[in-house]
Amino acid sequence: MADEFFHGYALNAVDAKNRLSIPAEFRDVIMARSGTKDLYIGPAPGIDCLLAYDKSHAAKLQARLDARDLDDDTPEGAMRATFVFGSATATKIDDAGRIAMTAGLKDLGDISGHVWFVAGGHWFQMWNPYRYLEQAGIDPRMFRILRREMEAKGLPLVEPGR
Amino acid sequence: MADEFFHGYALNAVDAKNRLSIPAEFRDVIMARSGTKDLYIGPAPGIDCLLAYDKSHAAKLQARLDARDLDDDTPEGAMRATFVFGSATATKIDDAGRIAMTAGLKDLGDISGHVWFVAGGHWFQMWNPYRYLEQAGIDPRMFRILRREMEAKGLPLVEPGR
DNA sequence: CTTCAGCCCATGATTTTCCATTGAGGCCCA
DNA sequence: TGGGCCTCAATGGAAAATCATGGGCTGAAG
Repeated sequence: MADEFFHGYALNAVDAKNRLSIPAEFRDVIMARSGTKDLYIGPAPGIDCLLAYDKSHAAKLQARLDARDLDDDTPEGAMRATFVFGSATATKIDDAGRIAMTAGLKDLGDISGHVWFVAGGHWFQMWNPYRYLEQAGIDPRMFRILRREMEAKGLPLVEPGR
Repeated sequence: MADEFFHGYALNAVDAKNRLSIPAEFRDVIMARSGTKDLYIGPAPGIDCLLAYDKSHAAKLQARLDARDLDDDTPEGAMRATFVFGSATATKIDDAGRIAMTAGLKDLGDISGHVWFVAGGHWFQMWNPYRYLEQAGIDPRMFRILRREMEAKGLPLVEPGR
């Protein structure tokens, strides 16, 4: 049976046409959780990476906003709604298991070349691998895993041109 | 991607005949939510932009006002009703996906040239991009994205003649 | 007349779709 | 236990579809 939570990690490449394969394991979870191939991607509040979630999680976010009802009417409520929905991009996973990385998404996640996927249960993160390696407070074992993946794909361990 | 929530953003141009393309993604959501091509556009309470919503959300706004009128028929309530409905314009998306930006709408939203669309779940905002850049409290990452979009369309980053 | 909204068609650029290739890993069987 | 299939995920490339936008034509309204 398909899993209800995102688990694990992966390192995939963005191609010349800005397409990116979502890890097969994650795709299965997305289908199991939401019944759709829709994937929403936005900034992760306070963290230097992208946050990705399926439709069921998106609905939960909207429900949370709706619970405060009339809040839409106030500038603060509207601001909160546009932060959640305006900065997130709706994407659809195609038949080959890929999404289109728009210029805005690449910019938002400081992404170019490769994406490091890290699961977080109800959602997962998408990192520029070099940003991830600079991050403090992550279990060193994860760094080691990522480094091994990078080597396997021929990625330099030190970011070029920085 | 027939989604029930508005997601994302876009920067489109108003042409010489005052026509404006509604982003295709938003058009799909409008159809999915309301089954019509009707779009209602009015002032956003307390924010320097236009608020746009489909028929299903318009009905919800009306219901909300109705509920208020029953127990609270204050001058402020009436003011609010005329503000929300009196100054809102009903538009219809044409076969090319465009609406007509009347002089009244352009005036209300301080719009000329280009429109910055920002989604908010049940509705979306339409901004003069320069007004958006002046706005406080917005995630700086959104500013960066807008600036990139403006550059991509050859818009000067500083408003001409101001 | 002349201005403007509503249509229809044109077009260049981008995006999506479809099909092909590659390569890693699992599995079976000798 | 090792070698040869088989499957499937990730990736590459070309073709087809879509999008935003421009322009012309035609009535209706002023």
